This record gives sequence, structure tokens and C-alpha cells, in this order.
Amino acid sequence: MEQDEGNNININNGGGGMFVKVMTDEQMEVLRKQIAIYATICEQLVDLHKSLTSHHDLAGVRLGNIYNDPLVASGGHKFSGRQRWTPTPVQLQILERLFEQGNGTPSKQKIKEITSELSQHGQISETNVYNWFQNRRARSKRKQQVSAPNNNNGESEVETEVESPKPQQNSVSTADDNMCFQTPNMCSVDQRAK
Amino acid sequence: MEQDEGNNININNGGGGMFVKVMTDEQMEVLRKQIAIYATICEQLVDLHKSLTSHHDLAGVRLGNIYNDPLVASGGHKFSGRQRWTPTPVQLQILERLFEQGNGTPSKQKIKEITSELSQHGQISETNVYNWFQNRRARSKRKQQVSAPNNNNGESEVETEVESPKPQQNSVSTADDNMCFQTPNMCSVDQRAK
DNA sequence: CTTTTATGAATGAAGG
DNA sequence: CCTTCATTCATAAAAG
Repeated sequence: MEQDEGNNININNGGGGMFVKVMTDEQMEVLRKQIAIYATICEQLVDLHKSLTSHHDLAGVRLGNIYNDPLVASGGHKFSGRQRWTPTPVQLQILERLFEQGNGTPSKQKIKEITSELSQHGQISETNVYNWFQNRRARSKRKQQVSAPNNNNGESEVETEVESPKPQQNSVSTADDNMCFQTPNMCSVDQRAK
Repeated sequence: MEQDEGNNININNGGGGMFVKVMTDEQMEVLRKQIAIYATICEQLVDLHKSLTSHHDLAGVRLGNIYNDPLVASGGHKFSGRQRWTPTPVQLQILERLFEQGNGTPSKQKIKEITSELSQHGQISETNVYNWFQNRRARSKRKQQVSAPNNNNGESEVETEVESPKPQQNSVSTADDNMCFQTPNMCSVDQRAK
């Protein structure tokens, strides 16, 4: 095993090799604090903007309305929007915070409050909030189930190296749950849908 | 237990053993999402600035892919094995066969069996199977809709999506949820700016 | 190498 | 709550 400068550890025991990302507790703490500061700045900026532009009624140009794509607009017809609600990043932060706060059971009254609170950051309805909590819980629950059943196959080499000439049959490492790296991409132009 | 036995990994190759703290895939995912969210907020703020200041020198500043796999890019290593599953030809064949067999409804139990069966032909998880059936069904259904000649007259046609009546005003944004890092109290911004 | 297509995965919403 | 559906996003694979 060797450790390079960039907190990557190469575990190489005989047959296969595997890279894992490592971090000390101290590094984690530093990171966490930095992110927290980042969050604070962002939120304050958003609020600042909101108060500064409150008289302009940003309702139409609301944050995150990136899907008001020029393509549709140039098309000359309808404001093809989308029907399904999508939480803004700020809303998500708040929701997640509430979720992990242990207020596991969103009561009817809570829903109202939360909705009211979140509406400061974008259009939202009580149903949206309700559904979000329902889905959030169900999803996290399912994830727990998935991450356990591995009794049979003792050990197999972990094919984490993408560059290996091996075809792309499977690229899953030790874990079985499937996570994918998806970045919120607000800039991408939707060119699919023929 | 998570996939890594509590993010401690015991590296024991031959000689001595050693424990290091590592981030689980899930933690990495969480971190990435969190950062992505803040990146999104910042970008929105930039856009807001643009519309507010209505300057002239714009449209060129595309922040584009700042968050295009920042984590993966780090260190230039391809450790981040999180790629999407791709069925092997054999697996695909079996899946197709099951799909045609009229077992239209893949129950939870069936999923397990199928997964177990397919795992002999390559890496796969229950989620993969589940998703596959979901997608398969949705896809074939849509195909039929398109090809289904319900065209009474050549009036309204095409346009996979329609401008359905807007049930409510929705702000639009794209982001994913999930984040576990608790924002500390230093983040005492009052969210209501009105 | 760039663009297009096919498809695995994520998720809001509805049904039971 | 839990399951299912529909829609969308991102990326591997294919085409140029």
C-alpha cells in the first residue's frame, strides 16, 4: 500500500488493486467548516438579493428558472414549462435540514409552516412538501436495505480502475448500491426529445 | 453496516495491518451533491446579477462545466468507479426473455430471484433489475403511443410533451437532494427577507 | 475527437 | 406508509 500526496491510497494486495479516497478526521472537520461558511455566504447573498429586488417582483425571473430556455422562447409559442415541481437548491437545503433534524414525522401543521417558509425561496405548495418528505423517507429506507446482502462471493478483485482495458461489463466496486454522479446541470440545453 | 464497515478500512497485506479513515461512496456522493448545490446557487446569483444590472457584456460568461466531475478530476485518478451499470449480452437476453414472458409485473420477490440468477453472468444488483424493468416498460409503452395510430385527423400531432394546463406556478431548477452535513449555527441567516 | 443516440438512474407525483 | 408511473437527466455506446 502506498499513499500519494492527494489522499489516495492504493491498496494493492497481490492480485487486484484498488483506490480509495481517504481523509483524516481533521480534514473532514476543515472541509465541513468550509462548506458551512460557503453555505452561509450563499444564503446571505440570496437573501440580500431578494430584499434588494423585492420591489421588482422577481416572481417571474425567479432564481433557478433556467428552463425558460431561449429555444422555446425563440420558437414563438407557448411558455412550455414543466408541470412538476423542482425544488430550488435553497429549498433543498432547508428540507434536508428539517429531515435530518429528526422531525421525522411532518405533521399537517408542520407542513404548512414549512411550505410557508419555503415559499420565500420559490414556488411551492403543501403537497410538494408532503410528497418530498414521503419520498425522502422511502428512498433512504430502501437504501439501507440494499447495502447488506453479500455473503456468497467471498472476494473478487475490485475493478475500480476505469482505464483498464477490460470492457465495461461492470464497474461496480465493493458496494452494491448504485449511486451515480449526477451534477445539477442548470446550463445544459435539453436537446433530446425528438 | 454500510458497505465499508463503518468507513474504517483495514489494510492488511502480508506484513502489518493499519487502519485509515476513508470516505464511503455514499459520503463522497453526499459531499459532491452538497458542493454542487452551492455551485448552483452561486451560478444563479450570477444570473441574477446579470438580469439586474442589465449590462452589456454578457452572454459570454458561461460557467459551463465548473462542476463537471470535479471530484473525479481531482488527482487525475480514476478511482471514482461510480459508473452506470451496463448489462452483459447474456444478462440482456435473459431480461428480455423474462419481459416477454408476460411476467409483466416484477414483484419484489421476483426481483431478488432474477438478480440472483443474473449475478452469475456478471455484476448486477436488484436496483439494476428493478430499473431495467421500469425503463423497459415505460419505453415500450411510449413506443406504442407514438406508433399507435390514433390520429383521427391530422391536427394536433407530434410534440411528445404538451402544454398541459399549469396546475400551479412552478419555479424551475435542477438539483439533486441529499446532504448530511449539518450546517452549523453560524449559519444564522434569517430566511425571510420581506 | 465531436455529435448523436440509447438507456440506466433519479425523482416528483399518484394510487392503494 | 408503500408501490407504481411518468418524465427528465446524464452518460455509455454508436455514429460521423
